[in-house]
Amino acid sequence: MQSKLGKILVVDDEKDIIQIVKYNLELNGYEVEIAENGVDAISKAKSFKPDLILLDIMMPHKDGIQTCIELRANSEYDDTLIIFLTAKSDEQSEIKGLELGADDYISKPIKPKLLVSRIHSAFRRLSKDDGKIISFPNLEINRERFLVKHNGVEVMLPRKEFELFSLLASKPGRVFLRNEILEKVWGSEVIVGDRTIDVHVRKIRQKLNADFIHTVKGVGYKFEI
Amino acid sequence: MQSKLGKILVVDDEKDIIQIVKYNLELNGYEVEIAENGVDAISKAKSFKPDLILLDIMMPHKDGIQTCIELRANSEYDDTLIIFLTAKSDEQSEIKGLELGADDYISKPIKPKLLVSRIHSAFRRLSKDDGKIISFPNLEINRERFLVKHNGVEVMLPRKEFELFSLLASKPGRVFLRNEILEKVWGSEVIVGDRTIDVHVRKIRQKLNADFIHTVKGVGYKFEI
DNA sequence: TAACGAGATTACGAAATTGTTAAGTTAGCT
DNA sequence: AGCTAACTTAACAATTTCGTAATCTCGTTA
Repeated sequence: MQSKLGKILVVDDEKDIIQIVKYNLELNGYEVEIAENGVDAISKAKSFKPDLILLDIMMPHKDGIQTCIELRANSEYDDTLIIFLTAKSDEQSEIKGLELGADDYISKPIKPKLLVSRIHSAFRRLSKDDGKIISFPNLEINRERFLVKHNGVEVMLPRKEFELFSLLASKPGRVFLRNEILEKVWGSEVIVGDRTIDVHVRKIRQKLNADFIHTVKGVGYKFEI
Repeated sequence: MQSKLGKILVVDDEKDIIQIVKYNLELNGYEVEIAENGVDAISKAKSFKPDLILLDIMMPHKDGIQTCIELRANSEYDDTLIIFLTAKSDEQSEIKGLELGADDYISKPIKPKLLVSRIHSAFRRLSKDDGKIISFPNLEINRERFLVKHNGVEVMLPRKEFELFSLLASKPGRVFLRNEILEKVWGSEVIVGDRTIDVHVRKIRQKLNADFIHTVKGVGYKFEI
């Protein structure tokens, strides 16, 4: 028997769905744990430490959105993938879900092959992510060289700016809360004022003279090309 | 029994082939581990730390090409040889494979003697290649003689300076953190003051009178021509 | 429309980091 | 012991980066 490819926590209130999903994932070499609602999910996540959480949106006892918010607020799950699983083909919630830090979105009814392939590729993305280089069509962020190359021009950013920028760029489209940014770039002990992040963001925008960083009022910032 | 010549990870989805290859390699003094697909290969590579990976191209669960790409993306395997093993006599894939960082290419059906001799010579190349000389257009660093030749002029650097310089030059462009430098040049036990590295850097810059070493404030130093 | 909330800008001083020089230290040689 | 080269350290200068306060801007709300 091959070693497990990864641990997945499946959260859904419908037992039929759980069974189908669990069966297919296990068949493909994943280790699966289940939870029936958000409250349960959070507690199982704590003990099971999954690499990926498949999260239904509509559930009693804390819905998927809320659960996602709470998970993402805890830096312990920074490296945990979250994929929403939902019957709503509602685009609103898709956007909302992804902005909240989910990594993908799969609609019901579930097609096993599709499910497995999406999960495979999510894992692939994750494992690639320790990569030293984040690249986009006209932008490349090289963590090894501490260099940003924009339209062929190399730009040197000072440490904080670089860290902030590469944090945001590490998950394009995902909104980072101001707290989260402070936590990751400045660390939990350091306390800096309210405007500090803004000022750094401004300097980055200025130096790259482009708007890769988008403001989400009242929430935080996100990177998007 | 002689000591092992080297560790080889054999990756193929056909068990017959694995058996033939494994048998022949072990007969010739190599230590062999096996994997049946790309995913498995990557995980085995991590734990087994092979010197050479024999990689089949066509496999389920991540093909050889993809596996090679992922391995080569990780600098941990910079010194690992990769040899493709495939039934395709297709030249396209040969070129593609070699471009991706593979070191050789062996076609099926496998002839044991040929296989072993190709592997022997791959190892021979590797052992030669732990190169004592790092060279650039107008700069040559000879690790064997502790000599740096810049624009034809030989410069003798004292030990620490030489080690520091050749460490940085071993990965041009890559930023070495101050910690990293201390760890590798001075060792983990020795504790030296804050300015020690700077002073050495200064002396190197002075003696070569050129700016191969660039400062990345708040981070470290990097070598760049 | 005035008041308000959130972010954007700016400029500036404090803090952190590196550069430079010169003066110790140490180890090996003669 | 005396000498020398290699290393370290100390002290201070030079730079760069960072954080903050003060002031704007803009959209929203009462």
